[in-house]
Amino acid sequence: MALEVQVLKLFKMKSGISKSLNNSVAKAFHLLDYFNVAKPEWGVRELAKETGANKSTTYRMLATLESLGVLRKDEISEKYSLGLKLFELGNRVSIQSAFVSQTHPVLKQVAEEITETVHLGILKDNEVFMVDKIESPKGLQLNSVIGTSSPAYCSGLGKILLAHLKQGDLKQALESIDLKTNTEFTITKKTILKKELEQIKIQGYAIDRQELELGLICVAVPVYNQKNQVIAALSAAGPSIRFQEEKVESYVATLKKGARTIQQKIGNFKI
Amino acid sequence: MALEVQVLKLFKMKSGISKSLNNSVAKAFHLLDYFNVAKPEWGVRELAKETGANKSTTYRMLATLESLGVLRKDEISEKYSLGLKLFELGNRVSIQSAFVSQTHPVLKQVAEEITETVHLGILKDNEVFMVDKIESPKGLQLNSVIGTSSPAYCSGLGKILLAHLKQGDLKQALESIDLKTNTEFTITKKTILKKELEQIKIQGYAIDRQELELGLICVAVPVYNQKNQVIAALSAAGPSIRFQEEKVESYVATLKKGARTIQQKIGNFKI
DNA sequence: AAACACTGTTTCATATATTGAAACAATTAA
DNA sequence: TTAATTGTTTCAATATATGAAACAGTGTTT
Repeated sequence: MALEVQVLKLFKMKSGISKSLNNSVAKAFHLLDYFNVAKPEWGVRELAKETGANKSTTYRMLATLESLGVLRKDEISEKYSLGLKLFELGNRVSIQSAFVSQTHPVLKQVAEEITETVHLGILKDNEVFMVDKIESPKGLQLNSVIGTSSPAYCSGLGKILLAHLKQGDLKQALESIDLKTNTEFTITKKTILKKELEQIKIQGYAIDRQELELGLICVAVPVYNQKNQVIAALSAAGPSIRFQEEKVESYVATLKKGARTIQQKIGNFKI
Repeated sequence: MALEVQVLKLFKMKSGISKSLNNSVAKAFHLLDYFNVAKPEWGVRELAKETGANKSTTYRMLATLESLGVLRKDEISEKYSLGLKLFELGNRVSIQSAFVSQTHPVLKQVAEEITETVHLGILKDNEVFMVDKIESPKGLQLNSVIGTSSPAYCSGLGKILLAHLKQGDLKQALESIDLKTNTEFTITKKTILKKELEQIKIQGYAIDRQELELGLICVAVPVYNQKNQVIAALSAAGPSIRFQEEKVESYVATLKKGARTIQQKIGNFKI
């Protein structure tokens, strides 16, 4: 029995995978992971060296993937890169459902710990698009609806997402935003909003204190992918009556833990 | 030797594949092809029945792909669908990362100006491969799907791309094409198609007048890179009821403006 | 011109992984 | 209860993947 095989079996045992998984398929996708932005092209021998696999094996795997259109081979350099088949398959993925299926259990966990309503949102056309929601177990329900958008400047989710935009994108977003007054606490001046966003980016979380709706407070943190790009935001929201200033720290900690769990699950996913 | 294996070997021989390809990997990607827009979710037994494979084999393949994140399993229905891993890999393909991410905003701009559905396509194996699409804001949706291929001889995109092939490549392409009748307007004679392609190359744009589908008209222009190689085509498509002959000029102008913007953005990129 | 260093590719005995019928487990419907 | 679904596991039979070595190119250096 080759060493590699022993290691694989050991890995399977340790990770609790008792199922008999298809080795070749796992190897194929493991190989595809080496084709990234940093190094999108590989030759047979260099890839074999990098992965530690035999060059015959690597050659046949690459040839197989090429014949399927999963990889393509540059005719001149004879190097391989990711092919149109993956583009095709990638376009078929329903990201909404694929993403939520990963994040939903995390939201549930966070909601149980915080015992308030938890939201997951992304920025879409400079508004907050609600991707998923777990209702507070305490009963008091919010009127937020999955699949709808709402203004970004007056919610915790929105502010943390705006705060992490690239400078140019933020400038563009601020220009297109109309700061309507929702409550006496709503931020209605762009200079003030700008300063608050800077502060939010530094402190790593955002609080909405009744800026959208009287009596509603929410705390939000960013969700990163494994490239450390902010791709979503996670928040806990509840009635201001229940809200205690000294709890903010613990809310943020729980939310950040959830955000990290999501980060581990989703890889390099980007909306 | 099982029958299935004999058939596979026969297939390999007939298609001129002498190389020893990895069976399991080929089967895995063959399986993934069953997850399409028409049927995005599959259970173990129904997929086994559809593919003609054994249900144990199918089960293990699906479980393997799920453990890799290539598929995801709905917890309630226990059915499988395409997962985030494929989305991630699809986004790493150079056509996505180096091309579509650049061209998408241009398509959006063109679609807003023309207020019809806009497509971006390339030539792949003598067919039109749909790279990107912006739906018409007018609502009437076309059944085109990103990541799929369709015949080149009966679409605006295809005709403009064929027209700009090198003579030798065009000759080869025309030989391999089968001019099937889709509508009463479809070009079915190669001599006529040849003449039309010459005309199209001279005038700089192509029109498909209900050649693929009754009631569907589209106008297409070539997209050049900075080496002045035609690398893609840009089109506007809509119902023939809305189509006015005198608008062609303005459509072509807007499309060409978009094509030039893309040219500036992408440098010497080649598909 | 010969030797070298670097590619990708093929061979073949052998070790390994995949296969499928059957049995099992767990739900749901009649 | 019976019947008809579903997903899952088992194990011997068998097809398949493996890797060292040889081969076949290409371009570079001696």
